Amino acid sequence: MDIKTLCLGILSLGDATGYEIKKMVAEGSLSLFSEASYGSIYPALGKLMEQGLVTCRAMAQDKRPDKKVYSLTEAGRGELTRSLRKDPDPDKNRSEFLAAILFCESVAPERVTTLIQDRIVEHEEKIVALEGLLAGEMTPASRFVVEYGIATQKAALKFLQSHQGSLVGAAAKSAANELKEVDTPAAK
Amino acid sequence: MDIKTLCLGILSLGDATGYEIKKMVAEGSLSLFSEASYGSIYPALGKLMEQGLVTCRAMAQDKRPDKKVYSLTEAGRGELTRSLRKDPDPDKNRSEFLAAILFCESVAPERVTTLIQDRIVEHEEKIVALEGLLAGEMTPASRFVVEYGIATQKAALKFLQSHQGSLVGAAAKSAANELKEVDTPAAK
DNA sequence: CACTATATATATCGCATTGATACTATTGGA
DNA sequence: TCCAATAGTATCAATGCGATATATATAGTG
Repeated sequence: MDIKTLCLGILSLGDATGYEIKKMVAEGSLSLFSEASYGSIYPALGKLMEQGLVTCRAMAQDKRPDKKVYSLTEAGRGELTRSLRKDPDPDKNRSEFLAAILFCESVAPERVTTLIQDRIVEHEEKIVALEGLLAGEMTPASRFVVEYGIATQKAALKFLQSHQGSLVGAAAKSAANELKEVDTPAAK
Repeated sequence: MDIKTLCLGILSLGDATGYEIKKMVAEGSLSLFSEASYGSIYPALGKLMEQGLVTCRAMAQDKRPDKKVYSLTEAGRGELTRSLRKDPDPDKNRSEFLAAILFCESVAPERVTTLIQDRIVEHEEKIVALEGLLAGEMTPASRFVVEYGIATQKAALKFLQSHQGSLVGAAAKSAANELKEVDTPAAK
């Protein structure tokens, strides 16, 4: 899904400024599955204006620069519906944490331990934050997405808690083997 | 993590060609947390050569274009270790499925049903594929990553199985409300 | 048998997107 | 008092994606 379609979707939930769109993808339920920078949002809104898929009204503000509030047009709603009719592409997940784990032969064994422990804390904090979201007012769809996020976060947390020992043990063993090889190079 | 660092990491697991690197990020355990196109891999390998972080030997092949097998240098290993010393950035997840769910007011209610049911099948297939990976030979780190993937996939699957009804019910209700409003516009 | 798809392999190009930064102004906390 | 955070719009270099080109071999299918 390109940023233009993402903006159409967000505006289908209510009018918003570029700044607010950025906030929504950085926090809230949208952050669970999307991301966008100012460098893509503002040009996207510009193009959507040209295509007549959104309208914009400038709101003068006291001691602040003008706000540009964007709204979805009927044509925009139609375009969004058309986009969502296509089968969704598979998810794309990027994780520097998992990369560090997979490449752990190139890091110190004790580093792996802290890596996993830090990650456990992050998961715990993320779960608390998501559960906090549930306390506020939400649409059924938004609740569904947040609860989905909580479910996967909890699964990851549980996995790390129950498997952290196994990997650290293996890493230590691997390090021991390497030392052995250095000690007796002929053994290889 | 940029593509250059990703290439260093992959080469730390063993020598590879650009084509093989692409295959690894498209399938296998690496596909769980990374992605890269030819348009980024080949330029990355070129830059790493210039920086002396990898070496390359051309292997002539029978009736095939030459293979360029890349290897990590000691400087490359050092650079990788240095990169992994930094705290990993938080995960980035993109999901057109979750987007479609959140924007479901713009799609037909029965579409939501098929969307979720298709997704359930995808999760089931993904789990089988990952469990198939576990049958082969694996490093402890690779096993850890794949089992992590299985755990989160199963959690997502379970969530969808137990919550699919709730959202469809809400969508139908929402559609009913809209119809009511159309029938009696003054009611709003 | 012809035809199409898939696999092996390198490489480039246009376009979308990121991440950083610039600019301005208010509010709140150390 | 000074710094950080919040509220806004906006641009730009560098990065990376997706599609495509080029070659050849093999395997499956009507």
